[in-house]
Amino acid sequence: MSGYAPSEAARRSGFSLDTLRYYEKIGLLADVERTAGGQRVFTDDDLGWLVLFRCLRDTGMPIAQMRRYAQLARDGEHTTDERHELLCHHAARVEEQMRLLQRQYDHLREKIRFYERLPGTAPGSEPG
Amino acid sequence: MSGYAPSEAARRSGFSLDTLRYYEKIGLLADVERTAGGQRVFTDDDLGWLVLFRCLRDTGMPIAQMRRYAQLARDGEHTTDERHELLCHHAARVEEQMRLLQRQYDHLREKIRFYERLPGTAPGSEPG
DNA sequence: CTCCAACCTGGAGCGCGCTCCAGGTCAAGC
DNA sequence: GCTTGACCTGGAGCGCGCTCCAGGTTGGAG
Repeated sequence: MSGYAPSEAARRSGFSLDTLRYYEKIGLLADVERTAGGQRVFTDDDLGWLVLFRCLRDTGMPIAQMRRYAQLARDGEHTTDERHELLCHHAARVEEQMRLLQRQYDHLREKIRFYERLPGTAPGSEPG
Repeated sequence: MSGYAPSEAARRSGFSLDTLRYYEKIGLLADVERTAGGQRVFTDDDLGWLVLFRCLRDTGMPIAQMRRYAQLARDGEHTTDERHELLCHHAARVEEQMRLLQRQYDHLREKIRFYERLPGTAPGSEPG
């Protein structure tokens, strides 16, 4: 069940080995288990965190904020309000990000339509 | 009509003065006009390009690719096919980006709902 | 027991996209 | 004519998020 070698954790999470070590080094992942010889052993729990980190990273949360979130979670249950708030603020930023992306995507599509209406080559309109 | 001082161009485009200079230095903006004394004068045309650059930048196109596009446009009308293709490929990447963002946003929302269903504090499920 | 691939550490390096700086020039208003 | 703020240049520096490296250790297969 639990207990994955580094390479396996990398494969399952989609993060590189170096990134997993980096995340531990900066305190995103804490208390990763080790074998007697010092090699990492990742648990299902660690993988769960990695799934969350991927979600937050893909939505553009800076690492410093992920660190903060992870630290709050480690601090215990009395931080749930703050964690909730942190995620809500982030969600709002993501919504804004999505709106902007959609808007600019529409511009892009319009630009593309310009090329598709071309044959006959209209004048002017430099950023062709 | 045309003919904007650098600060005005910055204001209108939303790019910083340093960024405008940087864009010219790396060949995104080419042939920016100058006064006799060497100070830049931006045209409506330049501003048009800047709008496009903002669109491409906001949708995540790397600068190298914007450079390529701008160079093609300067090369003349026989490059319209290639420009069209470049934008289409980019649009496809943006669509993928939007799908990913939506998916991860949904995850995030689910996580937030977890906090909102909390009071009573369920056990387990570490990445709280 | 030996081998070798996978792993370890600390720290340097990188790619991107700016951003800042020093030291000097330009030009509009008084 | 003088002042002063906006502008110029080349080049260094930065913040982010990794990524790579050297040199050494571990541990499962044969």
